[in-house]
Amino acid sequence: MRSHRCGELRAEHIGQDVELAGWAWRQRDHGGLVFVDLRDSSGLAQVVISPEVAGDIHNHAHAIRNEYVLRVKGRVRRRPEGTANPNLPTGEVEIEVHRLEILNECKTLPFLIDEGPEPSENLRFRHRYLDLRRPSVQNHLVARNRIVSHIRSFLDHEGFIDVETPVLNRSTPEGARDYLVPSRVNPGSFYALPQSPQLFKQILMVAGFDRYYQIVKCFRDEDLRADRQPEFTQVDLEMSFVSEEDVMGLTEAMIRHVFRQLLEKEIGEIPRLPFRDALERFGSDKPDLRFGLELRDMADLVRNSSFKVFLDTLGRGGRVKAICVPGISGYSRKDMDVLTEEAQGYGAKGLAWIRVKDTGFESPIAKFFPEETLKAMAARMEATAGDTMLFVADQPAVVAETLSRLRGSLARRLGLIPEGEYRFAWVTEFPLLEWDEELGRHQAMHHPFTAPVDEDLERLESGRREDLDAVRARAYDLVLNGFEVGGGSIRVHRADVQERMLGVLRIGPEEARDKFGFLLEALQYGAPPHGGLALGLDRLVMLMVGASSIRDVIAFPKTQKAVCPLTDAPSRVDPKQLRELHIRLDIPGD
RNA sequence: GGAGCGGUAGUUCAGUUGGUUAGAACGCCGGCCUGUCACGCCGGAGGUCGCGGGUUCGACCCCCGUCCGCUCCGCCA
Repeated sequence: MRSHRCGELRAEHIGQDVELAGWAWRQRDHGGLVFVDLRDSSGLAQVVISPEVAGDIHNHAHAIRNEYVLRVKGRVRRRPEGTANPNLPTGEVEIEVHRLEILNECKTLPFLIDEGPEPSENLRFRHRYLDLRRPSVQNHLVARNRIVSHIRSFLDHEGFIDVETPVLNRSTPEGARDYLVPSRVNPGSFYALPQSPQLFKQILMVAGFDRYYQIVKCFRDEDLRADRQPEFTQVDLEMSFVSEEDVMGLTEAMIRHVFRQLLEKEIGEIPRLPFRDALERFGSDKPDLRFGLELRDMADLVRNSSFKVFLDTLGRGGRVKAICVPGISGYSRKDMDVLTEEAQGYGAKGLAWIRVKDTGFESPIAKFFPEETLKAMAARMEATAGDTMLFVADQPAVVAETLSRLRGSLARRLGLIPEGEYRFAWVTEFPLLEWDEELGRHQAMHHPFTAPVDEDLERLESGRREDLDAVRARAYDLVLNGFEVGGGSIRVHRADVQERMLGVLRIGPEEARDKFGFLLEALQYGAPPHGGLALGLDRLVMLMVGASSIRDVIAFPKTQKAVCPLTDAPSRVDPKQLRELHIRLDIPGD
């Protein structure tokens, strides 16, 4: 149908007869001359239809509308002196049309396929086939493909084997809510879609595959966010006879490879940040390291004051921490009130502040502190004239949450975040377990198959709550610009430790045997030490292309209500289908 | 489940203390135009102001409810 692609035509093609096909991106109809920018996936080419060359074609040319599908035959020629378009790769040439064929017409568009202001996401996704015609959107998927292909070639080269695992699985306890699929041939029984291929990849290690990977869809029936939707893609990998260092080292090499290939960026050594430090310094286990504004503990200095709010908080086991924000000492009292409201929105009871000026300190609470304490505070925060120190006093979790979010929102507002920068970190030494107030027991922070640090094994045995709280996991998260883009661990490879772990989670021997007896059994047949990691591909791609939502890098995304606007999934089904599955609906108010 | 913001022409948005006929830009339709490239010029059509109820002489505007979208909390081993 075509001899060339629109975007590839250059001066070297001048004089050649070519055939092109594509969409009418824009028409400039002068009554006499008609210009059409013809677009295909490679780019744009200007075709010119003039009455002298072909009178009858010229009449048809007036009928061309936006997004008509055209095929043209003609000769490439240099554009006349002074009419070249330096903004187009094909701008030196144009095609003098000898034959024009309208392959298909196009209804009036629901929105402009342009790079101007975007229509609502809902409309874009309902007509995703039009939205995806925009080069900028298409480029996201092109980039995604490149990233995947670099990851594959890297892992293939490293000796990893891609093995497919089942999509119809057993439902397992713990973790996110499962998507369930009823089994017709087993009435009353359900499959669960995988939250990740976790158990299968461990089984593959027992089977001796040594190095496994898969780029695979995972499903979690939880509420959506800008960086979360119910089906998402993981780069899942697992290795045998490895330590944390091996998995992190390999992942780093892979990340380095992908960034070099796609963005021509060098990712240096990725720093390690123990969980505890991350929480202390940034108030978050996925800190954005592109800017400072670190949290500092002020408890010892605050004790030397008469400020009751702080003292009481410390007395109740709370904490007093602060961040130092540069250049906002000019904020008015009203501005500070707005900031305080923001902090309260994050859970804090209030926000205390001290302005640092050439002339001294300004603050409603300054009077409670001796001058040398104020100076010591400023020194600890490395605050200089023009800065403002923001204090939060509360229970530890509230202090961390509030200051972490304040830190992020102020950095964004003040333009402290450098564009185009990628700051990775490994967050390590996570707690193995987390106390769940509601359930009255511990939960696995990562998942129940994560190995404890060897030295902490005794504490796991003890079973006392404080001991269990202190057990560290051999787990690691990969964090990029404030997003968790990956996580993994060294797994339990001994059946006795695994059983102990399940015991701590109050999963009795019977339930354990029922829910994942197959894994416990497999671990008894010479399971090698092993570990691995999963990368969130959608998030990684989102960050690499500079998108602000994973929906921008997913071809057919779902809305916040987990609906696909294109197909209107999910939908009601025919009662016959339900009868076959022995399912009766019981919907309140239906 | 909760909080915030939004829903007005095909699209992106504006809309006066509640007051006659709800506007702009782009798009669309018609006409003119032989060097444009966001072509230009002239003319035109196009509105259930998300939906339902209430207050009022009168509602895009105020109140209540509801639906949808986005962001966040909860949730996300």
